[in-house]
Amino acid sequence: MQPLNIFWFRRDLRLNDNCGLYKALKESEPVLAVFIFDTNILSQLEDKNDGRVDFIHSSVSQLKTELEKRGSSLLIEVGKPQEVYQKLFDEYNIKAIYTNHDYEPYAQKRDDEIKALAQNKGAQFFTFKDQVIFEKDEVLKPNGEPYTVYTPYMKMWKQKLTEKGTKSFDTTPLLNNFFNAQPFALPTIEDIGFEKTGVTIPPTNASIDLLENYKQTRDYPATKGTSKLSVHLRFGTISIRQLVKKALEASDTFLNELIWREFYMMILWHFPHVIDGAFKPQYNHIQWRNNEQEFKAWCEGKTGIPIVDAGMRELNKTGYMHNRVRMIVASFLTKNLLIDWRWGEAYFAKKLLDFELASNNGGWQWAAGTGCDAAPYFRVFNPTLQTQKFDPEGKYIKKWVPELNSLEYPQPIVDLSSSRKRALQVYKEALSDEGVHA
DNA sequence: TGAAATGTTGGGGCG
DNA sequence: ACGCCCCAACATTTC
Repeated sequence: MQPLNIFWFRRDLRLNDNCGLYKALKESEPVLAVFIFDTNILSQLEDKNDGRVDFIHSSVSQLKTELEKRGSSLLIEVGKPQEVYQKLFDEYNIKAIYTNHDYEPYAQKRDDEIKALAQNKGAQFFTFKDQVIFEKDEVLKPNGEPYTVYTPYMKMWKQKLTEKGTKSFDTTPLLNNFFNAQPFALPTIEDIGFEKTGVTIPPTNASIDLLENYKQTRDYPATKGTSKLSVHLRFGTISIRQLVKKALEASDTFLNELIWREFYMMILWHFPHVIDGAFKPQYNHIQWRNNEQEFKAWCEGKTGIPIVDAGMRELNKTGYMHNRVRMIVASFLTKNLLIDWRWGEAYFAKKLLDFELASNNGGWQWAAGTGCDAAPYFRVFNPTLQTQKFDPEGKYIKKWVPELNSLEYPQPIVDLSSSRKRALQVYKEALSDEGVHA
């Protein structure tokens, strides 16, 4: 049987500028490209109408077409990676598996298992840095400890990038050393237990052009000011190196957003307790009210606070929410409603197309004031003032809450002023008595 | 990447 | 002309 190497696509659904793929193609063995719909992950998704699965499915289908133009194909499997590889080792003469680093706890465990399996079969398992510029241990304080404050991290990150230069970001031509194969079957989205959602994905080129004015326009949810590139970054349909090159030319503010992403990935790695608790443990004593009905109203965009409802409806309808509005709805949930930030985090995890564990967790802890380098707890957003500042003509609100001026629109579920005072009180108590009443 | 409460200043109305 | 008061505008402090 002809020896070959596998390249395993996961969060890097592109041929161009894909580090692990390029490494694999340089070897003498031909490369068989593989994608697995991982049922360990898919079975966790309650809603079978999930835009992310749809997005992955169409990206994978596109990859397959591109590979078929090159006389190869993409082998698409559905199942648990462990079992899939067990089968592939029986079917093919696999010398090595190439893939890109994946950092989240589940991914680490999965890759450890596959590596062990490969070694068991006398094959090798190689992984490469691809989805970030600097990994968890590449930007550290001079004493070798991880940063816990963004600004000094960001400065060091930029310094490291200057030292490194961006020459290494230039892409080389894709070698055509793919395994010669007839087209493999493409499972339909129904085959993997999901539905078509009609998800719309913003084109990357138009988004990149917006970066010129990013700083001026990004805070105004009614204008096309944000990049909407997050979903492409999430699934690797765009390369971080290309994006950083663009950011260096076009917008330092946007570059800072990319650095926030790596900051939170670094935090998650070094401080895994943030996954289910506050970064600062004293904030684990907050007496959340956790009113189920108020939570439901928040989820559905029926709080009676127009900017909050607009944001939640945008999320529910499109799988996306403008970043300024994410901060507003998060402040409202955690402070005005005193609902546990983890509830909001979990809801975003279900709904956001661009959901990324580290950034979502970091963002929620920032808003709740529980995180590293978070907003201080007494910083409570006033939705009315935020609307005056960032949606003064009410365009964004009208788009998502058309019944605003009719009788159908509900009264606010809380009074903004008194709920703000209540939040200050509850947070203060949690921090002063360390939760002795808990 | 906040907002409210409190403090300070200075112009103008007015006796 | 002068002092007093009011209050808007701005600054600082507090949460």
